[in-house]
Amino acid sequence: MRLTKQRKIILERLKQSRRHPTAVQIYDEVRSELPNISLGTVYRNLDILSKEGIISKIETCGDQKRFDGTSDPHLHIICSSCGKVQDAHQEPDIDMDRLTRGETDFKITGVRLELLGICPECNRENN
Amino acid sequence: MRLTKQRKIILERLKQSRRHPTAVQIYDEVRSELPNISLGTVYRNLDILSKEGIISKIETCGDQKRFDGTSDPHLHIICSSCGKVQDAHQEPDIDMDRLTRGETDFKITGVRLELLGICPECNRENN
DNA sequence: CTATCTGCAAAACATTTGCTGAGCA
DNA sequence: TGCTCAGCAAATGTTTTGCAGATAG
Repeated sequence: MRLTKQRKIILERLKQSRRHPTAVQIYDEVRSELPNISLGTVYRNLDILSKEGIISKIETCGDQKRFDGTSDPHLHIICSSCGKVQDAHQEPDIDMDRLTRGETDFKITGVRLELLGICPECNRENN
Repeated sequence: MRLTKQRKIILERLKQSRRHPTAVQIYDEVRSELPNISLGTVYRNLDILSKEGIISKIETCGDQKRFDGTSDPHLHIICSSCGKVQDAHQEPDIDMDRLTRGETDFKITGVRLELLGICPECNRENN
């Protein structure tokens, strides 16, 4: 994998970000430094970087995928109203043994767990 | 809410199905009975029925949304390889109290939990 | 040098929407 | 009969892809 200018800047920006941005948000960010970068390049690089395990695609159920500058798994909280994603403070603690007991046909490889909620901003707006 | 022919058949088919179909799969199913139904109608009805709480949109992270003929929450297993969705045997058992401790800014409303795995068919193919 | 990568544009795909005419209640 | 709904097609939004030229190693 080559370290191109584009790839380097995408990675830098994503690592700096705490907001778990979408591809388009990253694209907008990066364009301030590389005005001619194309959205296709951003998508391609996010895909490669996550396949390499350097970043991760967040398994969120919204319409747009979101990305995380780290690849270590941790719990996310998602705002049901605006889609914002935030890291949670607690570690999940799941009894996988109990949960997978009885699932004899599937080969279980993991769980997907995330908290749902309303973020402070949306909470304020709706009141 | 009116009970049109289209809505009735979509609901019937979905209730009979155990495969948690996508909108297009439902569309294909229903067309055997109503050849002129449009995909837009299927989407509109699935949306209305799930807003009414009669069915549910499954919160899966694939590209296509999937639907469930029941609205009571239960655990799903998802095949990471082909996207198939199946009901799990066990009930999740999460210590929400512990998990939400420290999340003071978000108003937590729920969790999203699903098992990931490889289904028997994909398991066979990849070996 | 050359295999990988970029920018661009078009394609692909899921989903939504505007409109007009049809049909449930 | 009136209001909701269906069918159709076009629009939307996200992501992928083909291609020809650029560039990292």
